[in-house]
Order: sequence, then structure tokens, then C-alpha cells
Amino acid sequence: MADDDTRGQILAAALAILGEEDQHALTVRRVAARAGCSTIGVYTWFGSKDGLVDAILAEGFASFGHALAQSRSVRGRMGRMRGMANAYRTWALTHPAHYQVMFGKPDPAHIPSAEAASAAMRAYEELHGGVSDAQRKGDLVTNDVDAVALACWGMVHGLVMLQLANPKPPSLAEQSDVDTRAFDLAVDMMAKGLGKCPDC
Amino acid sequence: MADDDTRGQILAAALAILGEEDQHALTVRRVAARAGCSTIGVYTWFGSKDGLVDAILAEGFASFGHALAQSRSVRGRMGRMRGMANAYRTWALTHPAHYQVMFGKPDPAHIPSAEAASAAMRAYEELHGGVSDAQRKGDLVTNDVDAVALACWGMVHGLVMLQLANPKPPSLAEQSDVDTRAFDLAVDMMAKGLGKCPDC
DNA sequence: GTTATTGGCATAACAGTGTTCTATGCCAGC
DNA sequence: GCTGGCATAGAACACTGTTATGCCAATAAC
Repeated sequence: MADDDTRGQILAAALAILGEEDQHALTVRRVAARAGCSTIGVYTWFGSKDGLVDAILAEGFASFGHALAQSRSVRGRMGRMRGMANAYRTWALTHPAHYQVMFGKPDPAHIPSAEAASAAMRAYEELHGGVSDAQRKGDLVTNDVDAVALACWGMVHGLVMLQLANPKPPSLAEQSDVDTRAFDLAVDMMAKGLGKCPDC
Repeated sequence: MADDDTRGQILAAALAILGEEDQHALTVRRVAARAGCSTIGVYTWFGSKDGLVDAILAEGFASFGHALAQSRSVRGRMGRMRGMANAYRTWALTHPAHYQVMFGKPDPAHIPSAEAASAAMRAYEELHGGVSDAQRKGDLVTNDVDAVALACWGMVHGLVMLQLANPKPPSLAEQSDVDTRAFDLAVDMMAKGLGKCPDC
């Protein structure tokens, strides 16, 4: 039992379930069974299911922010924007259930912990930082950095969510790569539109 | 009880709940209580909760498609794109819970009925039609109409979902109109980027 | 050394969910 | 007055998150 090893085992079990199945599979009983303890273990170490979800969020935002940070070093506005967008999308498609837990509609009553909030904040800073870099260089068509960051986030988020939820009509769904084509197109159009007409 | 009036009352009750509350409030017992019948009524007239959700989808896509259609008559690529985007967003923000049911992640086991699917198809045709109009006029930077339509859809969907789920950090959340600023910016950038450089 | 206390945990139960079984009531056709 | 079929209500099923109860081991106090 070595210290609070149980806590780590429960969190690992939860992440394993999210890695293999839908987010609906994340139930207290399944997590507890996989961790080799009773359901009460979740309440001892995390207080509630929300507490466990909170730890999952902190884990997810840390990993997600790290992925974004690695792509931010790319030089040039267009290259960096494409790089960050691709890093964002790749992380989401690699961790679909985890992404849904992080960015799907939460229970309105759930207040995230300080740890989860700051991890999310650090991930957002990566995005915001990339935009304000471009703004400092006078590369942007507007000075509203917040709006630009949110616009980019929303665009990428929407295309990722559409691909994950896949509500597309058959004519689209049967095109295996239409998601990637649309994504690349959207990122290019956005990057072009946000710049001060550099190459046209 | 006049014919299948019960069916209409149940559907009306479900829509009323979605109009007033979160989509999590849509439970069989609450719908039945509001419709003035027992839970069995839902199973008699809709087969299951999924059946009821299916009817809600058909209703929603019809109303949603109608809203899009009205904006499609606007002349000019830029104007029509802005108009359709605003119509999309307005409908979603006016029917937040309904929109979440329609475009949130569905149960993977749920197969939509032919009626719901065709209503969704008609709504999508509005979007696709707007794009192919522009393509026919030689207004677009690419011939990949499917990818353009999906890119526009994803962008609008993402910004709407971010606003509805509101996972934003405090610095953004306290700006009451940042969602609208980001939305207008994204639509303009996208419209500009998709066109053959008409005015720069 | 014995007792008391604390803390982690399992069992079983609570209320809530979607769903279904059983039984009742009602109405049309005879 | 029957008979049959169908919509319905009530109760129960399995599942969910959650918790009250009790057990047991380790530690603290005397």
C-alpha cells in the first residue's frame, strides 16, 4: 500500500479507461475495479467523482500544454500557426476521450480546482503567447490579441470536435480524409486572413 | 386524448425542458411528469429515450435549417457568408440545450432515424449550397467544396461550442463581448481567405 | 502493556437514471 | 354483456454517483 500509492493507481486506472474507451465508460465502479479497490477509494482520495475528473483535467492540460509548447518554437507566423494547430489537433485525436472530458460541456455545478485551472491556464498561455508574438512583430491585421487567440482556438476546436463526434452526412463521412483537408484549408485561410496581406 | 395527442404532449414537454434548462435535465421521468403521463408513455410513443431524442433532432434540424435558409438569399459572397454564420450562431445561442443535443457527442450506439437524418441532411444542404454557389461563380480559392463547407461549419461550430461550454480562463471570460469579437473576426478572416483576393 | 484514536477500506444501502414486467382500465366490435 | 386489444400506471430491474455503518490495522497515550 506504500503511502498514497492507491491514489496513483486510481488515477492511472481512470486515465487507462479514457485511453481505451469512451468518456461514458468513466464510472466510479469501473475505475475502482480496475484500480483493485472499492468505490470508496475514489472518495477517500479524490472526495468525489468530480475530484477525480479534476485530477484528470490537470493531467490532461499539462500534457496538452506541453505538446503545444513544443510546436511554438517554429519560426515564422504561418509556420508557427500551422505547427500549433497541427499539434493541437494531433493531441486531441490521440486522446479523444481525454479531450472530450477536458473540453466537452461540464456539469454547471462543477468548479475546477486551482490545480486544474492553472494547468489549463498554462496551456492557454501557449496559444495566447503564439498570437501575441505575431502581434508584437506587427504581423497581425488587428491588435485584439484576445479575440484572435479565441478565434483560432474556436476554429481548431470546432473541426476537432466535429471529427470526434462525427455528425457528418454520409456524403462527407465516407471521404476518409475530408477532415484533414478541411482542417488544413481552414488553418491556411485563417493564417492568411490574419496577416497583413504578405504574399498576395 | 384525441388520437396521438399524447405523443405531441410528450414531445412538447421535452422541447420545453430543453428550452428552459440544461440538456441533462432531459430525463424520461421529468418529461413524463411534465406531459402529465407515466414514463411508459415515452416508451409507447417513442420506443425509448433515444426515440424521443430522435424526434427532438428532427424538430431541431428543421427549425435550424429554416433559419439557415432565410439567410442564404443574401447577395454577394462576403455578405452571404456573414449572414449564414450569424444565422447559425444566433440559432445555437437561442437554443443552447437543443443545440447541444443535436451536435454534442452522441451515444455511439445510437443510430439516428431516417427522419432525423434527412432533416439534418436538409440543414447541411443549406450550408453546402451556399458554398457551391460561390464556387460556381468562380469566387473560391479552391474547388474542394466539401472541404470548404466542412471548414466553415467547423469554425462556426467551434466558436459556438466554446461560448456554450465556456471553458475560458478568467481573463477572457470577464470580457463580455469577446466571443462576438472573435466570431466576427474569424468569419471575416475566413471569408477573405476563401476568396480570390478580391479587395487587397 | 494495555487502551484509545485515527484513518483507510469493504459492504451495503440510498436516490437518481433508463428500461421493462405485470396488471389494470378502457373502448371498439360483436 | 361479452371479448380482445391497446394505452397506461405502479413496481421492479440494473445501472449510476454517493454515503452510513462497521471493521481492522497502525499509531498515540497512559
